[in-house]
Amino acid sequence: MTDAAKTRRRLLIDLRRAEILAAAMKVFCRKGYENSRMDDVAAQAKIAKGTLYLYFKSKEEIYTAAMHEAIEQFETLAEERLSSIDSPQAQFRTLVEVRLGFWEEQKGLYRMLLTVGRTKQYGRQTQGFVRRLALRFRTIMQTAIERGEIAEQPLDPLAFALVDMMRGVTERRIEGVSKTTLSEDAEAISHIAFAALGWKSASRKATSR
Amino acid sequence: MTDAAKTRRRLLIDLRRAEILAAAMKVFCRKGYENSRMDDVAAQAKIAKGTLYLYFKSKEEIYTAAMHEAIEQFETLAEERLSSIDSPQAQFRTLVEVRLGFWEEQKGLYRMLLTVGRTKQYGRQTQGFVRRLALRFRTIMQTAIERGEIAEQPLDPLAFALVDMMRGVTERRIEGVSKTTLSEDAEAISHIAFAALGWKSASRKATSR
Amino acid sequence: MTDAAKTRRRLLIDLRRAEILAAAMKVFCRKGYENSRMDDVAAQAKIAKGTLYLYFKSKEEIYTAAMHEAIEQFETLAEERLSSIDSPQAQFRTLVEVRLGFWEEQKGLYRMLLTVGRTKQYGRQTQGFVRRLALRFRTIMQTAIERGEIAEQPLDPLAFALVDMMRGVTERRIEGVSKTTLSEDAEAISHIAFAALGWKSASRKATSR
Amino acid sequence: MTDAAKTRRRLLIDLRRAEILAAAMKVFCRKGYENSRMDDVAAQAKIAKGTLYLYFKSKEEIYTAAMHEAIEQFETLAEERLSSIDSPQAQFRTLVEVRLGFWEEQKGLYRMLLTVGRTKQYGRQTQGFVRRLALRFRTIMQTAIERGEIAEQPLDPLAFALVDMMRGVTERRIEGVSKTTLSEDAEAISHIAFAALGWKSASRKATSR
DNA sequence: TATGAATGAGTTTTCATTCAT
DNA sequence: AATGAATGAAAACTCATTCAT
Repeated sequence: MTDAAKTRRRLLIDLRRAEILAAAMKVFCRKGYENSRMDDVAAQAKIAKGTLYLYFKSKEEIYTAAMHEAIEQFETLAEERLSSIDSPQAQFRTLVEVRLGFWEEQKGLYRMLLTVGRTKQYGRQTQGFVRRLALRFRTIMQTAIERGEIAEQPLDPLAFALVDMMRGVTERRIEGVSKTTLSEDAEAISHIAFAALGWKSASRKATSR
Repeated sequence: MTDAAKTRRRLLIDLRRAEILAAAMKVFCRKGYENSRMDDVAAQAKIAKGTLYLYFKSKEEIYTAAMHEAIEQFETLAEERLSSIDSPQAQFRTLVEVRLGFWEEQKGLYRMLLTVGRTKQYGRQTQGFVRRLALRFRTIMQTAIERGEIAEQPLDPLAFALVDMMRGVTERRIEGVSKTTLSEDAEAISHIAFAALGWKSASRKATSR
Repeated sequence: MTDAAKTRRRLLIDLRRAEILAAAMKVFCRKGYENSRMDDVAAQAKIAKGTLYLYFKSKEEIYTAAMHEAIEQFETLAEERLSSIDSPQAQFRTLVEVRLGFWEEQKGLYRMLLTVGRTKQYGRQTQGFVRRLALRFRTIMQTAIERGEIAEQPLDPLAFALVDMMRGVTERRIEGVSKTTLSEDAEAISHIAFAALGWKSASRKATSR
Repeated sequence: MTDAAKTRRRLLIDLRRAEILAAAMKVFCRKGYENSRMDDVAAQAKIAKGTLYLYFKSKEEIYTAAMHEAIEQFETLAEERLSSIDSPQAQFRTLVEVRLGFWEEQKGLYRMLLTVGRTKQYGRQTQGFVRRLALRFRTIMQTAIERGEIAEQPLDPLAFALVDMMRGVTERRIEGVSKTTLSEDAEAISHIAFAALGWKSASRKATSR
């Protein structure tokens, strides 16, 4: 086989995998992981059940890959959005919003994550995601310290607390319990964080003048 | 049957139920609800599988009962601890500590809750628990407002944020990720909340002098 | 133990057995054999489940004994009724009526018999019952032949046919399908038999004049 | 998929269903419905247990399908045989023979029918079968009345009695109790019916000369 | 003798995975 | 490569029977 052919094949395989993943996510989101059947996934992907196994070793692998994909999407999106922003505080606010907004759109996926995400086997993946997000917040806050916008202080507890608060908000939004807008939620979380950091809010400054 | 005999029987039944519940919780915690077999539970309780069904109608009922039991225990404990405290701030801190401490001791149970707690069917139970805890915090903060310790302000977002933060901390402690002491974690959470509320911490005042 | 004591005990045991049998029959009739639980039987008999096993070896034995009892009751009743009748034709008619009437009152029992009665294990009992009843009819017809009321002819086919017809009628009555009176049914069956035998019906003779 | 392929698949499915049905009937007949295990059926059909469920939703559905199949077969066969006969009396005799002969070949199936056929759920199916057969006899007799071969008279009791007699004969043949030939049994039943109807038997007329 | 709590073999059904075509 | 029919391990729950008290 020529190199070109190899490449072509590789692309086709990736394409198929992506299609399957998309289908699987739809199904998992609608029914939850445990209640999704491989038949459902195959039907959604419009291929035969057996074909699934040509592209993924197992149901679990599909789940893992789907999560991986989603997380990567999120992280790419976040970096994109942050890259054009200079002010740490704006970055902070943006990251909160991106985080809330992303799962808002992927409600189903998030619900799935809740269902399965905490079994030992899947834990690492989720944990890693949480950790990276917390670190991202820490980096932003660190910058603020370096720029003298806020005082030197322990950042980790708050970084994790942020992730926790966002998760809570997301869940309540998904459950349909929340009556607030997404933006209000983002504001509330940021407000708490800024207060804890002693970070004078630019917007507040703006309005106070 | 005499009344005494009836009472005795009732006690024996309760005892058995408690034993089974304890065994079930051990197993559920070790393996997660979905991955626990009724055989496992029976083996752990050192009784025959069929006996389980003399005391509980189904696997699900065991889970529900276990959760109910744990939540009730927690809420009783919390009220007990709070009842002897007058200062809202101290109550606040205590509630945080009780909450963190309780699940620290019930790690396994909590892990189980994480595994199943978010399926539709079980959602209400957990949701109710979260809501009640948030309300309890709000009540405390409300008192502080009434006493003029803090300014009038929206309390709900923070109340829920608190529950979220505590959940996050608990999970990280359970995962073994956390390197901080429970008291430090409680302090950190309280600190964030107090800052957000503009509530001058009594202990800080003390140290600042 | 004295002989008197032994006798007394024996009587007590028989009494208990009868009580249990009565209870079992009630339950079996209501729910069918397969769907009756030993718990139900015990509850109906107002004794503990374990006690059942002091008087009967198994559920099956209870069933067998119950059937035996019912059959014996029927056969005793039939002989009683026939004994005071001289005319073969009247005996014939009476036997048909007793047969239809008996199961009419024991509908439930009969329904039970239908449910289980034809499994290999229980077959003999039922078969014996059917056979004895057929023979009884044959005996009556034989007498009629001897008395010259009807011609010599093969009797067995009709004897069995009679039992079959009565069974069918009984079943239709039990199913609630039948709209005729029991007496009409008895008459219809007898009519068929008499016609087949060339037996001039006394009642018909009476009416024809 | 092409139409041809669809047809082929449909045929294969029907074939499989028929195979399974045949296997199930063998097993059910040997052991009775309640005492047959799905494992047994699968083993008999030489397929895996799970495969059964690709073709039938449940054990019950297999039973129902088997009965339906058998009844339909019988009714088709009966109509075929009757269609070429003109004389009501010959039709009558033929129907008796077909009925006896059919279950003679399907002994096992019949035994199964006896075992389960009278439970509430299955009752209708069997009842319908009995009723239709009785009606068929009535139709034949009605024709004879119209042709003036027999007098006007109530036909229903005899129609049902016929079905009952045939059932009894069938059962005795199945039990191995009967020592007569099938033809003799058919003759005996017909004789009883003809006598009851006052229907001069053509064959008798022939022999009487 | 009477009890009723305990037992555990037995049953249907599901569904991820395999494999012949 | 694609298919989808076949597989069979696994799991919750039942209930006749036993047995310690």
